[in-house]
Parts: sequence; C-alpha cells; structure tokens
Amino acid sequence: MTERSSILSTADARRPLVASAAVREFARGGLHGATVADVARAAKISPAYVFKLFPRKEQLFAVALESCFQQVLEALAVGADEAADDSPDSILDAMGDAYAHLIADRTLLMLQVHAQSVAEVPEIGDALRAGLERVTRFAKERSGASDAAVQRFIAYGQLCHLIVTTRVEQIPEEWARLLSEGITHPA
Amino acid sequence: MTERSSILSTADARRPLVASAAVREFARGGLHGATVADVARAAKISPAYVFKLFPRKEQLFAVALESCFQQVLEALAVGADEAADDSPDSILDAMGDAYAHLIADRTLLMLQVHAQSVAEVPEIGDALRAGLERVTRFAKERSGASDAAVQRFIAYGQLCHLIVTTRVEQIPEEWARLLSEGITHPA
DNA sequence: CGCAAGAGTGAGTGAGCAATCACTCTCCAA
DNA sequence: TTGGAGAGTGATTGCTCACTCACTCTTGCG
Repeated sequence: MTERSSILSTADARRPLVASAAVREFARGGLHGATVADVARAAKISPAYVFKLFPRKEQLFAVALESCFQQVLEALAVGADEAADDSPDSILDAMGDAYAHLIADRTLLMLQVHAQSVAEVPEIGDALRAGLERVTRFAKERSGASDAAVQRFIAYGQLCHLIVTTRVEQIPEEWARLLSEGITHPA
Repeated sequence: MTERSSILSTADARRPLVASAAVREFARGGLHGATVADVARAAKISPAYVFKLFPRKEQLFAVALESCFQQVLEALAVGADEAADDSPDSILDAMGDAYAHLIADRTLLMLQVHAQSVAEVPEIGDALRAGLERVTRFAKERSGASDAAVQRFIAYGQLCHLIVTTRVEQIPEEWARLLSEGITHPA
C-alpha cells in the first residue's frame, strides 16, 4: 500500500479527493453559491483539471451528493449495531442518534438541503432520489419497523434539517424549544 | 398595442405586485437561479425599477418569503375553521389538509425550500425564522394541541416538502409509497 | 401656466464564473 | 532511449447578471 512517492497521481485516485472537497464546498454554498474554482482550491488542483475529471459542474455536485449519502448510510449502520436491544423502535432510535451525531458539523446536512433546492437538475434529482431510496430501504429492512414508523423516522430527520438550517435551536423562546425538543443533541 | 391611458402607479402600490411576481420567480429558481430581470418581466416593469423598489435582490427575496408565509397562515386559519370538531387533533388534521391543498401547485413550497438553502443570508434567515415562528405559534394556539403534536405537525410538513421536491410521489415503488402514505392528496 | 416630486426606463458597466484549449511535464513500457 | 498516453495547468473566452446613472414622462399643485 505504500506508494512510491511520485509527482503525478491518477485520475481515478483524484476523483474521490475532489468529490470530498466538493462535499465541503457545495455544502457551504450550494450548487450556485460555490464555484468550481472553490472546489479546485480546496482540492489543491487547477479548475481546468476539475473539469477534466468531472466535465460538468452538476455532475460534480451529484457525485458529492452520492458520497454524502454513502456516509449517512454507514453512520446509520454503525448506529443500528449499537442499539440497546433489537426492537424496531430501539434500532430506529439508535439510527436517529447516529444521524444527529454525524451531522453535528452541518456539512452533510446542508448538502442535502441544497440538493433539495436544485432537485430539478436531472442528475441531482436522480442522485437525491437514489440516496433517499437507500436510506428508506435500509431503515425499514435493518429495523424491521412498520411503514408508519419509518415514515416518522424520515419526517423527523427533515425536521432536524429545518432546525439546523434556521438555527432555531439557538433561539431561547418557547416556540423554538417546542420544535427542537428531543431533536437536538448536546454538544 | 398602444395603450391609451397608461396611468402611473405609486411605489407603494407596485411593491406588492412585484413581491407577488418574485414569489413565482424565486419559487422556480431560488435566489441564485432566478434573476431580477426575470422578476421584472413577470411584473411587467423594467429591471431598473425593481431595484428602485427593492434596492437589493436579497431584500426582494425576503419580502417574497414573507408574502409566502402570510398566505400559508391564512390557509391554515381557514382550514382550522373547517375542522370536523374542535379537538386538537381534528384541528391539526384540518390544517394539514389545508396546507396540502395550498401547496398543490408547488410554488409556495418550493420558495420555502429555496429559502432554507440560503438561510445564511441574514435577511432571508430572519424572514424564515419569523415565518416559522408564526406558523408554529398559530398551530399551537389555534389547535390547543400538545407540544409533541405540534412538533409532529411541522415534521410531517417538512416530509411533505421532501416528497414534493423529489417527486417521490410519482415513483411506483414500495419505499416511495411508504414515504408518501397519507401525505399526498389526490390531484 | 410652470415646476417640482415622483414614476419609470434604456443603456450601460464591471465583476464573476463555467467551460475550453493549447500547451508542458511525468512516467513507463518496449 | 524514446514515444506515447495520461497528468496537470495558465490563459482566455464568452456570457450572464447585479446594480447604476442619466435621462424622460406624468401628475398634481400653487
């Protein structure tokens, strides 16, 4: 595994690194608020080479989104393994906790929110639906919970997105506390 | 098409019309995907005059968002008045139905989704929080439901946003049906 | 009437950014 | 040793768009 240090890399080795940089940059600014130059800078390569690896900006965003959902699924799987017992509710709860922990730094959450707002771009909509399918299927199959419980799991996940994007959790008022109750995790 | 009496309007009369056009245009493309020229065209005035009425694009977006929440609140109020009985659950259900009906054309829903993704713009974040506060307070006070029930009401509203943005309702697969169950309304 | 205040616009300007291209440099297989 | 495939870039292009400004037209008023 110890590669001899050479100056050049390979395109196949670069792509995941660029995708990872893209996750961070697109999470910050969304498809329109982050530039390919931003991603290039974060990945320490030239903008021109980013375009050689991912011919269109939207494709780069879609790949970043896939990476995001991959991380989400892995976190859910780990969380499920740590459930208190193997009742459906316990497993869903454990997955929820794992998700809350994963998105503590807002990056993966913001990327999903931005993706939702540009879901009419075909490649992005496709990636979003694929990710949602994987999460939904996994939650259902791994927990064995009822359809209604899985639906609730996803719904409260979306509420969590709203709370974080609006920073409602930082508002010391009753209506805000009501929304965040049981959702936010202590730092 | 030489209009005989093209009467001048007043800035105060124009602003709501431009805001209404902005709702439509920003709902389509979001803050970055719709241009001020788009809004101007929809409002049938020049881009220059849009800037005279709303000096910055973000301010125009925030005003559009306020208009959106105003419409949402009015719809919730009407819905609540039509509840089967005045138990909290009935009222929340009726509000949910009214909301589903209101956002059938996706416009007001998409504007909220886009707003979420640019909530870090101060004026937009403020408008979003203000709208969310009004909706939450109204749902709680008008229905008299428990905090948990109101939280659930908002959470399923967010799930509804996800379903519509991703067009999951059109996917004839089990996981998609699971998510949409009881949420989507017949056309 | 004369004129001021406000309505409304055409024609820019300058910045930013996706995408392209011609090019150099590195590596390795034969 | 060399040639070709692939890694990687600087410079540029063409366009879009937020925002500005100088200007005209309308209307009400003394």
